Amino acid sequence: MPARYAAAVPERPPLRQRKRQRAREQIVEAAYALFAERGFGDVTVADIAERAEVGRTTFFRYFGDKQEVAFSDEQRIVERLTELHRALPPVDDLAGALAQIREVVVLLCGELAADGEHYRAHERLVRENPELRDRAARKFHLLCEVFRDNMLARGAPREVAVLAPQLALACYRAGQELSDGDPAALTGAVDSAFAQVSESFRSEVT
Amino acid sequence: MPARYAAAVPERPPLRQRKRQRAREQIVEAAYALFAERGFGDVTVADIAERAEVGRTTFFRYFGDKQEVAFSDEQRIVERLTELHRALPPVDDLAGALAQIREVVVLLCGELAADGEHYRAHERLVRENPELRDRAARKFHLLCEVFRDNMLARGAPREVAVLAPQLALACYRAGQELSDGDPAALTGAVDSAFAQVSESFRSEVT
DNA sequence: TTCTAAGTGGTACTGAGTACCATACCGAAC
DNA sequence: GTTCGGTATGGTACTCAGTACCACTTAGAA
Repeated sequence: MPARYAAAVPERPPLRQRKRQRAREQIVEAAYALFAERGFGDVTVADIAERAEVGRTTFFRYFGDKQEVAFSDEQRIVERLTELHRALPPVDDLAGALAQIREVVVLLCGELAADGEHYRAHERLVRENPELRDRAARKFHLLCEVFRDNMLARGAPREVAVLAPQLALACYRAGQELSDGDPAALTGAVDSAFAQVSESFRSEVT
Repeated sequence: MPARYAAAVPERPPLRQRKRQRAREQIVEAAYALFAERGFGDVTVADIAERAEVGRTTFFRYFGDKQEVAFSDEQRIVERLTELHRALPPVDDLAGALAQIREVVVLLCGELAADGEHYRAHERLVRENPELRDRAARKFHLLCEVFRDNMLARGAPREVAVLAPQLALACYRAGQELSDGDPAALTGAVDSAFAQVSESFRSEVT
């Protein structure tokens, strides 16, 4: 293929970038393998670097710390959720806002369950390591802030923009716990948690 | 006072225990002072130990890690909440369960606000340090588990026992965020978050 | 007074995370 | 193809959190 056509082929990022991508994957793979073998606590960053065939220094260029490697595709997920949420029309009442986030979250649960093996490994890792549970919580709260800011930008009242994402998180966590780490059961459990919230209070007669 | 009356005076714990209590307080005080001066990240455990006039080793005998010292009275709070919650009659519907936790949490918010200065310092510390935010999240989730187990032990259905505490946590966090670290506003904000949840869905006409 | 268990502080270690440096290599421009 | 600039790499050396182990002190009971 003549060189002047090269620019017309978008499906070939420069070598630099491909190498970076490759190194990243190697590190993640190495880390997950070692974590599965020995548990998070008994694996050192040096171990991971060695198996991934990179220097210890390089590990920290790709991941801010040891925990971060266990959340390798969290950023992708956040971006996906943000995008989905932004696509929906603005609302300014609590029930409506929650219904919207419900849609988005349930959709994503399905996607997560698609890569069931990875989901299972990740969940197990997080469930068994307090430090990773903490970090997972941070990720979730970051996500809440994204939803909140998105809603605020669309003129939702502050109380709603703050509360709705937190409630959604509660439903997700409950669903996650109730599904016991089974990716196939996740979507259903989460959706039913959302349903419970809406229905419980609607039918309440005081 | 003759020795044989000593046992009849309950208001005097043995010296050992008093010393322990004292050392603990010294460490907490030293830590909070240093954190306020230089920020959590720029204070080493050695610094804290030195100012508290104990050995570095001793610090770790009182607190499992550096973060823990920032949550010095968390255990007391958990015990208090547990006790309050246990005193209430069993319920097995979501709305009822949430109303119960609401009572308990709102009550405690009042108590927290009472020691306003400490609350402010603690909140600020946590808000400004991601590592402490993570740890705070862990504490909250531990608390959720306490509520959950308490409800399960009283025969509540699992979905309710799991979901209700998570929703309550959502309300608390929302209230906390909306009150902007002001202890005086905390109780009101949290209570109104709970109210929103109940009312939003009750009045919903689909 | 004596004995035991609890508490203390010191030393020495591992491992996470950072700063810095010299080297290697991609990619573009000549 | 050669050269050149910026980027990625891996190594060394450091700080600090956290742990294990030690000898020493001291509260409190016998």
